[in-house]
Amino acid sequence: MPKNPKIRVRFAPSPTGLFHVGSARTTLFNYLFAKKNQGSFILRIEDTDKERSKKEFEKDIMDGLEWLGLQWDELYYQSKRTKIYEKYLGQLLDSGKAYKRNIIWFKNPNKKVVFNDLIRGGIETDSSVLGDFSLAKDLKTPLYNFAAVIDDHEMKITHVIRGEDHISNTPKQILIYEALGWQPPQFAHLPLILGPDKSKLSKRHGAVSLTEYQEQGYLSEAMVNFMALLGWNPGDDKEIFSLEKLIKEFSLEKIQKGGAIFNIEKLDWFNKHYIRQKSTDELTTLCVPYLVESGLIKPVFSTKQYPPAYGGYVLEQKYLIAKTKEEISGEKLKKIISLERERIKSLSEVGDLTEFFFKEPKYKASLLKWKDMTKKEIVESLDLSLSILCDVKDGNFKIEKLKEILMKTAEKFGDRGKLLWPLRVALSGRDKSPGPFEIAEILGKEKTLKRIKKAISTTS
RNA sequence: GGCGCUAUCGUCUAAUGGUCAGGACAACAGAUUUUCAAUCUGUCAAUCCGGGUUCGAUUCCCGGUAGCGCUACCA
Repeated sequence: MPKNPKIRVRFAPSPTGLFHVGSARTTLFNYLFAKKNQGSFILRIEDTDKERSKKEFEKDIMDGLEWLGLQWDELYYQSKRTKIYEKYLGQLLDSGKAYKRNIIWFKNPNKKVVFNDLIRGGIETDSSVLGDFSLAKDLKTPLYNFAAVIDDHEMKITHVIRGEDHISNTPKQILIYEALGWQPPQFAHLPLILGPDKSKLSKRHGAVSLTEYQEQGYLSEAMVNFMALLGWNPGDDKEIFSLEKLIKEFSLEKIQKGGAIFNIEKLDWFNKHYIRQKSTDELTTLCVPYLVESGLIKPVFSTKQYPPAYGGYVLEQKYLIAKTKEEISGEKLKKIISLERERIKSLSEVGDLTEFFFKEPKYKASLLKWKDMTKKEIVESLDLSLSILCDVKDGNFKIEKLKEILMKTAEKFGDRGKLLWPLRVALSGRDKSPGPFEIAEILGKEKTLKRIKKAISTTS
């Protein structure tokens, strides 16, 4: 054994389901540990269960890793390594350390097995309580505990970092290492991610696959940051960590022993934080698919012809407002997104939040009422807004200008809400929204006036 | 049941043989705002229980208790 063997860790999922956030966090910790120590991070697909393993799940796992930014250095499939397992199975059988009785069993030497867990310290088990255990269904069909040992050894894995639910497999695996005359790797068992009832996070608690969180509009940065702090901390009060910073600060010693409840509110907080960090361009690009999905806008493709010297044809993409079929410019989309940026918890909310920019809102007439205004006062207020805005030239329909002139009038009411609330509701149809000036600019003069008139007619 | 692991605010956690047991999220209140959001200020809130060791334990030891995990010809 070299004195300082290069650190090698692995993430070994079985592709029998969507990529679970618990697995994702295990992967993250493996990756961080590897990168922190200039080691290798190996992805090993444990697809020995032919019935349950599916290519689609394998793809889901790989897509998830890519999304999180956890690039693997080497990739293996257990299904392609049967010859290797067969060889060692033969060896164990020949030496009498395994035997067949329908399937291949490991002959338990019944002894005390002790190992030093890097997170928990010494763990001792009396292996006689385990009995003989299964290694393989036959020479060509290895089972988990056996295949994992062979691969970890063959792949020169130095540290096995996995979930706490594997603690009870460890003594079995150590016995196999010993039977083969091999040195076991170091083990580190991570605390589990728990649901609100403190049991292992599972489907009955809600979304558990990484893909679901991605679809709901959680940012990869938020997910990474959140998962890292679930069971690990840097030892000080810092909470915001990019993947790079995590690599720098990570250490196994700072990992918690007890399980951690998956706290969606904290995730939301991280997500809000990272959403606010995004440039308007990036955020708009991220949000557009959600607007399309909500049926608010529609992408259209057209080919534009250029002289051959300029490349001939170019595919152009534009967006139409679904309801009116008007084209909406990228600039306008960006304005809408940046207006809602502070309000978005996850990207999937963007459709609901911005709906009124793309179609006339429906709302109860009573919503137009500010405090104890009478119908007459509401109509007067809206009439006033209407006449002020009528006089604004198209070119002046900008936030600053609108704010300047409307505020002047609003002040005269003493209570600004008497002018601004009915106006804002007329434009947005909502009790909560950005301000009327911002909305008016994006809507433009024509639509703004139309909505005010409609509000007046529904009130009177 | 057996074996194993774990135990600090509601949640994620910090700390140490001596601290007013710290921070963050959430909650609540106030300021600000036409509303919401954001922002700022503040409030509430924890060492599972019982023994020991010690001048002193949340921390070390023992015993309970509770929770969780595993207990497959799944991984």
